Amino acid sequence: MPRKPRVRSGSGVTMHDVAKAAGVSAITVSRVLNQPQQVSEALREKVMQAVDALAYVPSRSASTLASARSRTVLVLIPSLANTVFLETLAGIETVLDAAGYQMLIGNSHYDAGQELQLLRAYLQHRPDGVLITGLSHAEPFERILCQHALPAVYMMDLADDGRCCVGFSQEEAGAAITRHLLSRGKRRIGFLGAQLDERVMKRLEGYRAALDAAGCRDAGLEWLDPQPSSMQMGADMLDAALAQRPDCDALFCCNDDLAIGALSRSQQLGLDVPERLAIAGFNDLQPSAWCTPTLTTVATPRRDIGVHAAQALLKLIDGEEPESRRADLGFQLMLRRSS
Amino acid sequence: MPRKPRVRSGSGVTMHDVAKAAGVSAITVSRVLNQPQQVSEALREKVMQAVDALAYVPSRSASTLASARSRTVLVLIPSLANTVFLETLAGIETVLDAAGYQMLIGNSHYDAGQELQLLRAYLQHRPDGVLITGLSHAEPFERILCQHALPAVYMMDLADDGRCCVGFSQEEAGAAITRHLLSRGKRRIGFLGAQLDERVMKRLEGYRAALDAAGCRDAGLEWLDPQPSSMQMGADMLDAALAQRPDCDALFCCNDDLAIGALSRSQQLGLDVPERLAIAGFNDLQPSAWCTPTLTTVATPRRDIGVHAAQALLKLIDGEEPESRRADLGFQLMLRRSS
DNA sequence: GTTTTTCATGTTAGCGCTAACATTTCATGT
DNA sequence: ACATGAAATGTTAGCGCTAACATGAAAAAC
Repeated sequence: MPRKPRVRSGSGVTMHDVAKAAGVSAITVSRVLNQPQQVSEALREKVMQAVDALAYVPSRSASTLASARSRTVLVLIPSLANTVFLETLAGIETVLDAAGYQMLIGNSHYDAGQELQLLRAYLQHRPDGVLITGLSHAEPFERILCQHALPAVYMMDLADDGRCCVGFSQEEAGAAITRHLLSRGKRRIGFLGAQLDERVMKRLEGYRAALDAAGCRDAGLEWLDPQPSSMQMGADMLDAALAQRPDCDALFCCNDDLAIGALSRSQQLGLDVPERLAIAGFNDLQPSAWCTPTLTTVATPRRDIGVHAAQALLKLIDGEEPESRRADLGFQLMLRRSS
Repeated sequence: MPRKPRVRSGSGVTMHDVAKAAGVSAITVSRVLNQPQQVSEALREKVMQAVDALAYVPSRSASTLASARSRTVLVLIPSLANTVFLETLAGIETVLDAAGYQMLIGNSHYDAGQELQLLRAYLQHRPDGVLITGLSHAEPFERILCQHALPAVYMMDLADDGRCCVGFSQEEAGAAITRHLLSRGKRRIGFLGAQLDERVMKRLEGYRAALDAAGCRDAGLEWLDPQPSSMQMGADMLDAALAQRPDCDALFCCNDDLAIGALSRSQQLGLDVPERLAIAGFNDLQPSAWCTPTLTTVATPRRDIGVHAAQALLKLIDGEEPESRRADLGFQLMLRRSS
């Protein structure tokens, strides 16, 4: 008794069906689809006709299994709710798309443990490379990358240990915007921080360094909350800050959400911005140019970071060296009414 | 001469290696990982130890190929830059994650042709099902789904043709917010529309229906632009609208970006909102509760749509019937200062 | 005209896993 | 004691594709 045939995936048309229809061998079909220049014009055409006629869709799983290349890249980001990472994704997408790669998006929710689990889970897909947000990760993270010989590019910040990275100095950016507030004559400059991820902490370091240099650092002017940031939280933090330190004359908020919340609240309170209180944000999101008063902030090249990081990763995957293993894309102060 | 061995993917540890280390057959390892209740406690433990010791990561490709199930779902959305779809994704993610499914995200950039290409490209991964934004698609789209016997759930809107869908009536929502403006005594209510996707056009239909019912529809009060919407565009469209029709006394903007831009511009112009001009948006994004004056808008249950749609899809994949093939999750008017 | 090289195509085997069937083990009923 | 069936484990084959090698035909070199 013959055994029951297995179910087939997809519409059931395989490369062999195409080959039979075109009167060639399977490998020829494979070559027409993957290295067309290796096949003569005549056969190429015949095969393509058969592909169209049968509506053949090749199976990525079979291809990955046979070739040990998945043409897939894993992208690890901390949040899908933050425009910053979405614009980075958009940049990555354009490059990968053009190269025939697909991206797997792993959202770690700002949690190093979850990030590690994501990496493990997505390794099942045998990605050819990984794009990673941030430099510091849970313990066995780097070791796993190493074991699997996975090319990796780190995004958003700059590493000093030889890891391939594309970004800008979060610390320098934090220092720069703080110096701007100093240049406006402010001396009791506060810091509002939420989420408290790696990048926020570095901006905080930059803020501290700038104030130390100016001799007016005051630890009592830092307000930090590990919760995710939101406009509501910015408003609440402003209330708390003014209650504790009514002498505060400027605020550097670790991102624009917080800053817009604080700005909005100070408008409600009738505070004179920027005279009584200057406010600066970080990232230059769309609403920052539109709120009243318009928000001073730091524009970050997140889309370009995505593009450059993806390009560098593709080079690494192909065994080449990227143009630079440490690409500093800089940042730009956007000086507006709120300061 | 023996032929050169092939390269291996990943770290090179296979299920057979684990099986040998644990002193069992490969299929037992497979069962420990996939149907653990079928294996005795003792063996299960021995196998798990071997898995950990060797840091074994199963290959999804091999599994997909052998079982004709990819445990993967394709999600088609029109944009990654729009919070609305991201929150939908977040809802989908929670459900799929819990069920051990992974999602492939396809971004069509609001282009039906690109959407079709995405579907074709992602079919290579043999997804077990598809979550689709919107009801109308390029020609062979539905046929392809059919050919591949792909379970599909449509999101954001309600179909009348038996397709499984989760959403709310865009048309009814557009009508409801328009009736609200009418109830505020407005009679020359304009419509600002951008992007002009399917959902915007249905909101427009609802707006027209409500005005027809009240006997004050005026085709000269509709301003439509196929470009992607932005705050800038909202501001520009407000200028154009007031220049053409200074008698306009209310505006329904097809989304909050446009509305905030228009609101901001009318503040700059010193217009009295809502007395001289009432403004309403759509979606209830975060800034809408924070701009001045706060924005009247329609809150949409996008996260829940994601959750429900994913749940329904999982049922369809398992060959069961979802609770409802047409889940109406409703919407909510958020009445604020701008009206 | 013969050898060498190049190019186009084919044959074979195997990537790592799981469905289907086969076998063994052991508890249960009679 | 033995049949009966359920539970646990194993054997075999094959999912659909491509790397490696093999072959044949045409072009280039001598």
